[in-house]
Amino acid sequence: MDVIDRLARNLRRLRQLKGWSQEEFAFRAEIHRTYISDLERGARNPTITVVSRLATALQVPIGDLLD
Amino acid sequence: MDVIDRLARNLRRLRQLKGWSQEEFAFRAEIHRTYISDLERGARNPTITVVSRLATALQVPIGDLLD
DNA sequence: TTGTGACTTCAAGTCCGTT
DNA sequence: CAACGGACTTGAAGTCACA
Repeated sequence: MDVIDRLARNLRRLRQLKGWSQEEFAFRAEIHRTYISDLERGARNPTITVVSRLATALQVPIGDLLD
Repeated sequence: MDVIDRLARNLRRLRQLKGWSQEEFAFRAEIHRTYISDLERGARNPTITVVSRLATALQVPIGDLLD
């Protein structure tokens, strides 16, 4: 499993753990809702600045999303 | 300090720890020589697939480069 | 509430070189 | 050996309408 799929699974898992919809997550991370959808399906290859915003919104270290 | 600067410092530190030139690092990570130079100077915002290749070459978890 | 195709803008990433 | 510039191609960022 590559890093894009690991990110996808971690995002969905951690978001649901918070009880957030994709829309609420998107708002908190300041990222478009449909982009979150793409990321959770492993359909994008984001830059580290995007991943950093996601990690901040989820309140986890970046490594928790990618390792 | 943002994630790009943290990556820059970690890359240079870990590469030098291995005793590699930028060119040798580039070869091992299958990334262009000039791009490594850019990354170590914090001048680029790489995708996670690139960071993954860098981490693999350095034999460290991705989190060690970004957290 | 989420998935998806389509789209534009701009940066990621490569390759040539010189300092 | 590393910094840096210019020119280039590819692909990410960001958004929308609609299923």
